[in-house]
Amino acid sequence: MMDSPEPSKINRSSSASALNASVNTPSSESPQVQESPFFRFASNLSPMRPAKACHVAPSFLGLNSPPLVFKSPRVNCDRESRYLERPQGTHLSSVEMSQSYNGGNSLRVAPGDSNESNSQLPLPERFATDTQQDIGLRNDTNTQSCSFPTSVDEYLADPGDTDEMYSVNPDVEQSTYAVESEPSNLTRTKKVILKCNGNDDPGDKAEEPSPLSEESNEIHQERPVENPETEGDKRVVERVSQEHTKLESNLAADVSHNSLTQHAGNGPDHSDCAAQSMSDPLQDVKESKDCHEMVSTLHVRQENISQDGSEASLKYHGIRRRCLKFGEAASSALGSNMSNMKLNATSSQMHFVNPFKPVSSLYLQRGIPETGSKPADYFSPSLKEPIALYPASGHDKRKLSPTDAGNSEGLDQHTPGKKKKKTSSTADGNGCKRCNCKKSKCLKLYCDCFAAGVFCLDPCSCQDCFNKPEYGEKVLETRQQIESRNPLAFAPKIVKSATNAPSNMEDVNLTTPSSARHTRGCNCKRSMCLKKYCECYQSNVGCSSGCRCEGCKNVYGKKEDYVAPDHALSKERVSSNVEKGSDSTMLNKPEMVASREDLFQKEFYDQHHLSPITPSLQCSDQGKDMFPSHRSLMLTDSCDSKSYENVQSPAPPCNSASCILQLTPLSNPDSTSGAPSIPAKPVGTSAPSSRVSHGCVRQLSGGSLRWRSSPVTPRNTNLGEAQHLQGLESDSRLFDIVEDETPAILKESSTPTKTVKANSPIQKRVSPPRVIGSSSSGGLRTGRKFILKSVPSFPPLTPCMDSKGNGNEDGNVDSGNGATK
DNA sequence: GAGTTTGAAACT
DNA sequence: CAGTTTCAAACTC
Repeated sequence: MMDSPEPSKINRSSSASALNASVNTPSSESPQVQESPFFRFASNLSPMRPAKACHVAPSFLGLNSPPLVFKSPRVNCDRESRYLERPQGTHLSSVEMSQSYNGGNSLRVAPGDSNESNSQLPLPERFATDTQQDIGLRNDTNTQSCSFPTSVDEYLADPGDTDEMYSVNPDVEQSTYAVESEPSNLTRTKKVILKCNGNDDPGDKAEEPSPLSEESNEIHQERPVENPETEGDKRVVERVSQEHTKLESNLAADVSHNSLTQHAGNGPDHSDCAAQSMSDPLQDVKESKDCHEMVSTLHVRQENISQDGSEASLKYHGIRRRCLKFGEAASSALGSNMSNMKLNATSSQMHFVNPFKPVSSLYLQRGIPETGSKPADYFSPSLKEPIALYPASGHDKRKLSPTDAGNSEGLDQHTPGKKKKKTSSTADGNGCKRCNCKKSKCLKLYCDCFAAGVFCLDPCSCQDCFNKPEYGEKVLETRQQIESRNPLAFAPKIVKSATNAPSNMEDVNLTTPSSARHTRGCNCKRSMCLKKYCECYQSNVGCSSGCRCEGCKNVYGKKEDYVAPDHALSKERVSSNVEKGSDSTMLNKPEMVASREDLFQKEFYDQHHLSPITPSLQCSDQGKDMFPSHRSLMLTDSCDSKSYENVQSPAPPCNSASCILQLTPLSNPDSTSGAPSIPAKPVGTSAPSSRVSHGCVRQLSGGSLRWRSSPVTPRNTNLGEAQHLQGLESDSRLFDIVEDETPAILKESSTPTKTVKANSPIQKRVSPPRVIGSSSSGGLRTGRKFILKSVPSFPPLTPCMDSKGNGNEDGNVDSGNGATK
């Protein structure tokens, strides 16, 4: 039927019909409405029947878009994003196939549809018919499931939606098929709408099938026209296409038909369908079943529904999706500016990740279902802030390591080794990392998950794992213990240093910022820093003076070649730093007196700090909050404001996350350095000076600055700043973390800085971690001291992806932390 | 996939 | 702080 009709006409009709539908709403179908002059007029305008048009309309996302806004933008967004993300090729083909069946409809579908096709994919899988299409689709299914919901809201809100989506699809199909029964279409759309709106009513579930069946019926009907033989395959295809269309259509339809939704009545739909489709009931039934199954399996919707639409299930799904997305995002992000890009592209994701969300959410993101308070408890609520989406923990080293991140994508490339194998093992395709702990119970830093501040998930192969929500208390306790030993234990290990990039760096196409350095440095004896055994190498950063490696041949920068950034900035400082002995370079030494430059810088940073920010910080309260994710160091400003540095964790993928982190104000570099400095040794752990030093080093990476700035204030330019900025710019890495030279600030602070100082800047201890705000502030305030609070590490938000993060490589910026040892 | 190597983390 | 042990990833075969 559809063949002949010019697409254009159809479109028109569709649009027109849509309008009608919206206007008429439920009643539109009613005879009265039809009779209305307007209706007639509209009908006359296009040869197409309104009903059809309606259906068609959905197919066109663009057209529908407006309505979508009203309806459930989320869905659209998600899907769209999804579409974008996913490989569509196969699907498209399938879709097209289906379309072809449909006739002229195919034309419409095509472009935008690819997306749809993707969404649909799952269904086909479920159907699991043997058709090739199915196969092709399957590949995507995983991704889909993961990608699905972009936002938590969606999950929550739409648990049913997904189903609806499917259910809706029928409408779409109809649209394609639509020619015949208008009413049916409307009803269907109504159903869809209902579902969407309706939340999860169990009843809906029951209903859902019907729509599908109906759709299927319709499809069948049409199919018959073509080839009975191929019908099976076609069905699959159609379903897919339908789903795609449905999704789109749903949105549009929903909007337009919301009124109709009331009608929701299943009966009508079925009746309509029946009427419309002459197809055999049997087929319908089967299809409906299939549809249901598919939905349930893929989307879990059913589960949700079954559970009364419990959010949990949804969330869970959402999580999965997130992981995938993150991975995707990460991958995508890797290259470029991720932050922005991703944000935009994956806005949906961003939603999920909302930095401000409680930690629990973070976990969720990671894929962990919220267990409730535990996770939240575990990670202090304060986290809200920007925890990095990334996995920040420096520990991630391996996982997080850029390479890994890379796994997620391109980054790996950088790593010569490549070895993705592992990465693959460690990270699922999505980029989510997973551990394989056997004896540590995932409560030690050996465990990447734990180190990253995230709970272990299914993908993990760990044994006797206690890093689960159920054991939240234990996890926290353990974390605290570890932090007590080393406040920076969960801090990012890689920090960007503004200055020097190793000469080598250039040679290597590194994604990582040249300036980035491992806060503690490596201790390689045999790997020559050319294998992932080396944390520096793994993070795609050059070795620095802080490293104790032997025979360093790190392609990203040899230890020997390393020039401490600080030095560059101010040598005075360096001298001061020297104190520590550790070569660590300046960074560490908070103590040092700050040179004027430093001071300037400090101010500069301060300004940054001023920027709003940081939500996260607060967390610290106890000092030990665990916020795994990013290990940013918190510094408290005398003033109150806490600033922290962020360290980004490598988590790359989540650029967004990184962004978030940065949002937090940095404490001034100083602070950062301060952090280390802060750490007054007392607390202190003994961190090797050298290591510390690295951390301390400031590095202001431009990147970090940026981040900061972004969130907040623009700021100033001080001389020092300028310098820093330059450095930063050079780096231009999103990830970069700024480091500061704490010293300056600390120094500045007339007061106490010293008190604050820590030995190794990096490391540890902020002395009193604690109270960050308050306490520190008090004493500190006077001077602007920055104390490192505890450096809570933030959980990587992004759970998964991050880890590897590509971004990381770049991203690895950690703020200084480092300090663990 | 099993076994080895490696270096960080943890422990003494 | 140094040395040793433990651990899990990285790597090799």
